[in-house]
Amino acid sequence: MPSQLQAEIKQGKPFPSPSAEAFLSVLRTAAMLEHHLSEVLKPYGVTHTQYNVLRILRGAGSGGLCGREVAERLVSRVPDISRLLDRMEAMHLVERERDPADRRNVTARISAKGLNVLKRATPELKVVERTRFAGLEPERVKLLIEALAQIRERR
Amino acid sequence: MPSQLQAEIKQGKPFPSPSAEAFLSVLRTAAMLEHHLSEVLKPYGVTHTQYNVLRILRGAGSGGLCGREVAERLVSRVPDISRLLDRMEAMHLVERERDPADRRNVTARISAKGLNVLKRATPELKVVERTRFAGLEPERVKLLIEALAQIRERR
DNA sequence: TGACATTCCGTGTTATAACATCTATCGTCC
DNA sequence: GGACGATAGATGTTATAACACGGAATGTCA
Repeated sequence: MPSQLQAEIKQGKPFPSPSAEAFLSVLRTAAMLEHHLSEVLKPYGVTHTQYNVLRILRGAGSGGLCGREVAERLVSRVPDISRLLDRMEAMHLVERERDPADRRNVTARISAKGLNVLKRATPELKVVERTRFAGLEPERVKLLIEALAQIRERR
Repeated sequence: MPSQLQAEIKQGKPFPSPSAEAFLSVLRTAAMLEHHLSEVLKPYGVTHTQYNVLRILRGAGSGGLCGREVAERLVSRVPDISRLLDRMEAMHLVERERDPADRRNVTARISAKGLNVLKRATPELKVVERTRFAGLEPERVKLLIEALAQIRERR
């Protein structure tokens, strides 16, 4: 029986190895989740990267974080954090201020508008999470998390 | 004990639910794998999307595929298949020809140069796959594939 | 056969990603 | 305190993604 993924991408031949299939499975699943996420966030006018930044800055509290620190905490590496924050500042989602103590740093903080976006979007995103993982037993979710962590460790 | 992912993205608070952690785990793992893939492909002058197209077209054989069919088979949805193939044609990785039977379709086929890229890059990519999944027992890989398939089914 | 919807591509436009390079600021060491 | 390297951002540039729209070819049905 051909695998589900094989059918999804209309691939004629079976995968040469379980690793090859697992590799593509991770990529395809992430692409679907990101797309789903983007759809949900669209009405709020933010991309999933921007949403991620908002969550990071909310977590940082009133102290805020400098650009480098935000970049470190992002799910996927973004080399161009300056302009990402530029855009978010132009949208009034964040506020920035040059750190008086170390003038190389620019501290970013989430704005009231940014907090509002998070507040409105979060319940809907929780539904997405719950829906996606509803079919999996808790033990399977735990195994999934562990397996993915192992994959990230290797290089 | 804080989870590994929590430490990776320097998140202060623990995840509110296993689903939330699993969700981000998939996204982060895929981002790392894609980045790794891009690094390996860079010397060959192709992006991972282009590499994906080459594999699809090789799988299609001499009959080739029209743009829509290529798009359907891609791991992640690409709305702009025309220009993706434009670029690959300009790089002489693929050849295109309007289908005489149905002149709406443009059939794309992999070129000798495209085949050559695949031939040279594939062994290195197999090493990446094997390395990443080497720490996982076969049974765990199987469970991972199944879990991801279940996540993709739900919406 | 002629209106009409549908399919598949191409194109215009904007936003973002990716990469390299440049500038300002700071720490260190003599 | 001045040279030096290191760090954080900013900026220029190119390539690509994302979205919307338009046009050609085809199928359908009266």
